[in-house]
Amino acid sequence: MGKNLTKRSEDYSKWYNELVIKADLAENSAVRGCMVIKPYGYAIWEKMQAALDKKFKETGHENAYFPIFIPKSFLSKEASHVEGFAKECAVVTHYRLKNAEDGSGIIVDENAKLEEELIVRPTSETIIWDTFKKWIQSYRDLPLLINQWANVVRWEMRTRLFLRTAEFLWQEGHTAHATEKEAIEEAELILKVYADFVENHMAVPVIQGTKTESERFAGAVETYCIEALMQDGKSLQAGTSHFLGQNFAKAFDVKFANKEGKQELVWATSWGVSTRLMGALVMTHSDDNGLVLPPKLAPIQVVIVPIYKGIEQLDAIAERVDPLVKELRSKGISVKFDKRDTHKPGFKFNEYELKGVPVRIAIGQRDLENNTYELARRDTLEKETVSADQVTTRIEELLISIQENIYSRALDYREAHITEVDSYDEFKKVLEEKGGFISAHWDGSADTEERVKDETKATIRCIPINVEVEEGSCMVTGKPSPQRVLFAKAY
RNA sequence: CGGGGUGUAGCGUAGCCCGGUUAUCGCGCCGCGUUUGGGACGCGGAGGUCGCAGGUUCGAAUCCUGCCACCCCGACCA
Repeated sequence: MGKNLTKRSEDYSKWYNELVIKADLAENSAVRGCMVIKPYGYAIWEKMQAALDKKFKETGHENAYFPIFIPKSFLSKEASHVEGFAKECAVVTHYRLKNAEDGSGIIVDENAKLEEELIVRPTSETIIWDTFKKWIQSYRDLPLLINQWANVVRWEMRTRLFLRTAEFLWQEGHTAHATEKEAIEEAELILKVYADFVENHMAVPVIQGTKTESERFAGAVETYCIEALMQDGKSLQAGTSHFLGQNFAKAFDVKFANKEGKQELVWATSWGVSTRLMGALVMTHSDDNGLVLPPKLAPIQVVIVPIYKGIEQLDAIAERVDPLVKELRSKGISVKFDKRDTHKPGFKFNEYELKGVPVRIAIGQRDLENNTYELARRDTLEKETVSADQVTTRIEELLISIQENIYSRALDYREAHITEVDSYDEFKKVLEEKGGFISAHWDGSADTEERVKDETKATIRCIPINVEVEEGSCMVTGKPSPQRVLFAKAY
């Protein structure tokens, strides 16, 4: 492992190697930037899914599944939506292959050309709204609160593991409401759900806010977002929740009969988080020894490494450890007892540190004699020796403590990297020398935003909500500004 | 698509400028033995279209031409 990984974003991939690898599809130059998620990485995603899914259901949402293929014509129904996505879609033109007559291999069967081309979904708004039209007739059918777990494909010009892969896994929620107020409340509710999940499960602090018009989702009236600060001072959009107004209802002609029997257009939201969150997890907590996983999402929460000479000693250790494993598991703690005799303890210590396992138990002759265990916590790398009768309690404490500690560590880092500036010169200086979020006044115009982006590469990450607002004047133009906004360089 | 860079074993690389036995080294892998409280050691072994094609030459990983792929920077990006 190289040193100072935390300061060098280009080396993040070394952490990722425990979780994913880049898909080797080089034969086809077009299919780049796909990733293979390894079992250990996928286990984290499954835990994230489970926690989010529970929250969605608790807030009245239901899961459904819609097709991966979308007729091209669907996509052109919402003008601004297609404007935002059309350029990055994979298109299916044929449905069959055949053997080439000259024996050169498999080729596309020209006779199998599709009447209408299909788009591999970059997001599912269009096909879902086409369906919603059939499901919604009366105010009694509302609200319609649907979520889908799926994969989507976006043919990005440049990809990056986790943060911008060509294919990624996500959940996308799509809801329809009778009133504008209710739809806005839904979008805001989901933002809270996301913030709660990211902060309490992932231990990643986020800033909640709204996007400026230029950063808004294609087709949205308002985009709410959570932004997280990575260790290299760049901001990552961790999740978005959109209030779509009646744009999709209009485009897909989705109306309902209200209590007076009159036809009205429905109000909509959509929202999603993706495997990009795993990137946020890695880039927020990891250190030079490898991953640091929050206990709530770690596939292995406790690993037991035996230190022994000969099979007799291993047997004696196993006899001690087996009841402990059972006890921990009965408390819902995931434990791995690594009995492999092909690797030495030192190798295993490093291996599990690389994997970010929160708590490590080491047990050898010394501990057998003293009736103790050696515990090591991944976040601080501190070791302690505890007696056997206290070990379970201590492990439970450690898991809670690690979860809290890595959150507060990340929060401290972020708070130390939010800088208020009042002049454009100061802004450029802080951006260059310190990075992180810069809180500054902005006149609200897209021109000013664009100018700052062109000159500094920093964008407005969000207009924070739930904060005290302070009036001032734009750092660039001096025009009045209703509140400070957060700028940063972003992924 | 513009600018820069790189392709040598599963991974990471030396060699290329200045052509010359059997292509270097480390990790990993296989076998045997000794080891095991922080990435073990010894001995033995397997593994290569030097990105692809063509050319120059007695001789090419090395020089020339063309092509391909990948990486970085831009353009693009809920």
